[in-house]
Amino acid sequence: MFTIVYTVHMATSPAIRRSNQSEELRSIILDAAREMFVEEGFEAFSMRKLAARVGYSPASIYQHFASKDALFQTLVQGSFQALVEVQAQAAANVDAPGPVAALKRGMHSYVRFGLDHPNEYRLAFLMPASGKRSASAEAAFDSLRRRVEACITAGLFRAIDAELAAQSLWVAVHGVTSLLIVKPSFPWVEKDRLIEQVIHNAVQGMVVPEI
Amino acid sequence: MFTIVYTVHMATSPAIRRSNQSEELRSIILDAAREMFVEEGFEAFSMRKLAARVGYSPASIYQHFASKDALFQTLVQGSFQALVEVQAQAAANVDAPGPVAALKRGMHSYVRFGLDHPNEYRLAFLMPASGKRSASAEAAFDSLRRRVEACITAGLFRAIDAELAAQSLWVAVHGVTSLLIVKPSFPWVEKDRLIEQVIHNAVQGMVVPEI
Amino acid sequence: MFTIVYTVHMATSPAIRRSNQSEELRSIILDAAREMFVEEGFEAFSMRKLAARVGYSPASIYQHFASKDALFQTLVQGSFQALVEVQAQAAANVDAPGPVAALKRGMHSYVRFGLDHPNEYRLAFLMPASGKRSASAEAAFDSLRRRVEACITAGLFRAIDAELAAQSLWVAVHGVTSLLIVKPSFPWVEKDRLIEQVIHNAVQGMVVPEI
Amino acid sequence: MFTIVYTVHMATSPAIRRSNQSEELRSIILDAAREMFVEEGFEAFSMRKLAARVGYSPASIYQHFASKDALFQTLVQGSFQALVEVQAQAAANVDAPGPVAALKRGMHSYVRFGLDHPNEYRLAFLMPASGKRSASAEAAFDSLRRRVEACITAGLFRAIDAELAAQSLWVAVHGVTSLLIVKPSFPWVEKDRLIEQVIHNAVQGMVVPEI
DNA sequence: TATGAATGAGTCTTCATTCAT
DNA sequence: GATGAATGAAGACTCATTCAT
Repeated sequence: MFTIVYTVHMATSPAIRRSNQSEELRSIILDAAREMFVEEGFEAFSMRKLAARVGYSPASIYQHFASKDALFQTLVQGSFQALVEVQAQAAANVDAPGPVAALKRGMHSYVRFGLDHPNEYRLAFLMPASGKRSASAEAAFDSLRRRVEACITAGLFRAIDAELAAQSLWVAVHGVTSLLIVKPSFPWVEKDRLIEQVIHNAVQGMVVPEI
Repeated sequence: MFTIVYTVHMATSPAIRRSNQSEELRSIILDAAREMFVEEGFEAFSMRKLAARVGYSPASIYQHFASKDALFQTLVQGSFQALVEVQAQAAANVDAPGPVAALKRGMHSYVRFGLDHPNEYRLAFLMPASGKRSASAEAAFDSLRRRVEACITAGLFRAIDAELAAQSLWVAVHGVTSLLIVKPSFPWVEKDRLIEQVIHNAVQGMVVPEI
Repeated sequence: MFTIVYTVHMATSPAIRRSNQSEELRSIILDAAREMFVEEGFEAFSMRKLAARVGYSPASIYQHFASKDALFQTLVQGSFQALVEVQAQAAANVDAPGPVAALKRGMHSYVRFGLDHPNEYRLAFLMPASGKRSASAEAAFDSLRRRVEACITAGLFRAIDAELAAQSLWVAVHGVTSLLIVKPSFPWVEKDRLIEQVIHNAVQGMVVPEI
Repeated sequence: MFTIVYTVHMATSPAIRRSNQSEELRSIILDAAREMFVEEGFEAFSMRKLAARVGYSPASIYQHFASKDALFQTLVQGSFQALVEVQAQAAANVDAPGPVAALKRGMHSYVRFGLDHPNEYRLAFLMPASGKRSASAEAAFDSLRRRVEACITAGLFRAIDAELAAQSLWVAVHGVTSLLIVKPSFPWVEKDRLIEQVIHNAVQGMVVPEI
């Protein structure tokens, strides 16, 4: 068992703040925007409502974000970042018996993150805006790739193309996560069993057959 | 090798048409709407633009579809229907060496459909409106389940829960399909290899280990 | 005690019908329109909904009524006509002890008609369209005037201007009727007492003081 | 003789205005809206036309009134308020020989207000939206009731139910006012005579008969 | 006689955004 | 740094009406 700590404000620059106040409003805006998505969904979002929610004027938002799109991008980056963090934490957790188990645990944490933060996951992986290439998006995938490489190095995975392997695993976890999010009313079997099965299948396809 | 014939207007009533002039406009509207999604995405869609595109007044659209939502639903239903058709055709194709091969072929046709009609797939499986339960949505999944059952019956799959197996396969094909659609600019490995790998892994996880 | 019979289709020409069918639809339309007002009020009325209600196409309405306004006028005329009828019936009722009692009874029937058919009364006396002069509107007032004249002739009313007297009575009954209709949620005293009082006051103001 | 001063913007909060620029537009909008009703009637009113009239964009209207309905309510309240004011002023005028004369004068001022501001009166007493109970609506009636009570206290009116008496007077003045407004083209006798007669009758019905 | 098809004009309303203060 | 005021553009949708058939 392990706990995922999801820290929200990754996106704010790590540099020393000159003006705390200004950065603070920026944070408040981002928080509120994220909450609006989480609570009311994408369609209900608007700059006006956001402004009303944070108690500032619409014009004030524009002093911190050039446009709705820019705010949006920041939000998406934040979601990727959060996903990266989650996976990093899962990796740091060292009580796993080996690289394959570590990989699986990372995959589980990925799915759990998505199910726990469906609107963030939507933001990051299901919406048009998420289509643009971004460093963070690929960072979210990198951790997976590194673990796959570890498995190959350890001789536990077949020495196929590491990239192919990693992508096929990513695609699998994304499959469960997104479908469970988008079709909540489908008569799914017990979710944990489904997730376990999917991850198991995806990983098992890569392991060196024991002779 | 087989060809996928994607017939668009399944949804129109089978009754004899008195005036196909009217049905024609209906078709034109649906086609145009579909194209608008394809070309400009969901956000850019509006009844007004749609009307302009088909060269009719906005009011004319409303003679064929009671509301934006209704038009939308018709479109989504059509997409599911199309997917069901595609799978039915893949099944009808009988030159497969056995149930597992048939299953795999069905899965390939699913992915291909999605990649060939990305916006229809989006409509059906990635958008909020697609979250509602619908007969057609589940029909699209049924063909997959039936094939899985065939494999179990034939003793080729482990006798685990057929529903679990089918869902885990669905989730896998959805994973590739959707991620390839949503992240077209990601540096994917060669797509066919990835697809093949994902399907292979998912299916292999179910087969009875050969002794 | 007496019963008010409110006959609806006064407006259709009394001439022999050449085509029953055509006149029939005209009647159906008028009935439906009247009902729409009665049930849903003025704001909710539209030619389209009317057409839907009678089961014909909107265009069909226009073969019987040149425009919404024309239909409207016909409706208003009908309401006046109905009011005239009601008063005629009250007059025909001969068990009254004299012209003043007959007058009062007519006034009561006027108020009752309004309260029983609030939307018709609205149509006739409260809406902009009702402002235009019309023979029927004045006919509705004529019966009142004739009774007042009867009272003067009988020496029961002061020999003031009959027109002034009649108008002041009309204005009184209209006052109760319309205010009760328009302000249904006002904390009125018991309605019958109020009506009785108003009519009593208005009439009493005209009678020759007994010495 | 006395003059009725009709002050329009009673409804604006008595708090000190920081920027009267904003309040000014609000006033301009209300004035224009009132005029639109006056000149073109209720049916012709629209937020768009209103915006065009005041020379601002439709969106600007919405910065001052949340909706058409809200604007409407404000207008109606204003009309009631104005009526209350008018009656208060008539009361303040002290050259009347007694409570009955004061009452009559109040009634005259009521009628005059209606005839001088027909569309405001319409707004307040003839339109569907005016049907809702409202404090102001009842305040407009209260002054009448107080005067009636004064007459009863002074032993000049029969000691009947004061509420009934007041309502029957209200109903009478409303009757003249509204019918003169709604049927301007009816061949009325000289208006002042009619008004005088109606008020006289209504009041006379209440007075203690002199022995 | 009845209507299917079509529309121009209009409805209320919300939006992202700007800019002078 | 914050905002009140303002807006152009667009949103979905409804309406009364016409006209060829």
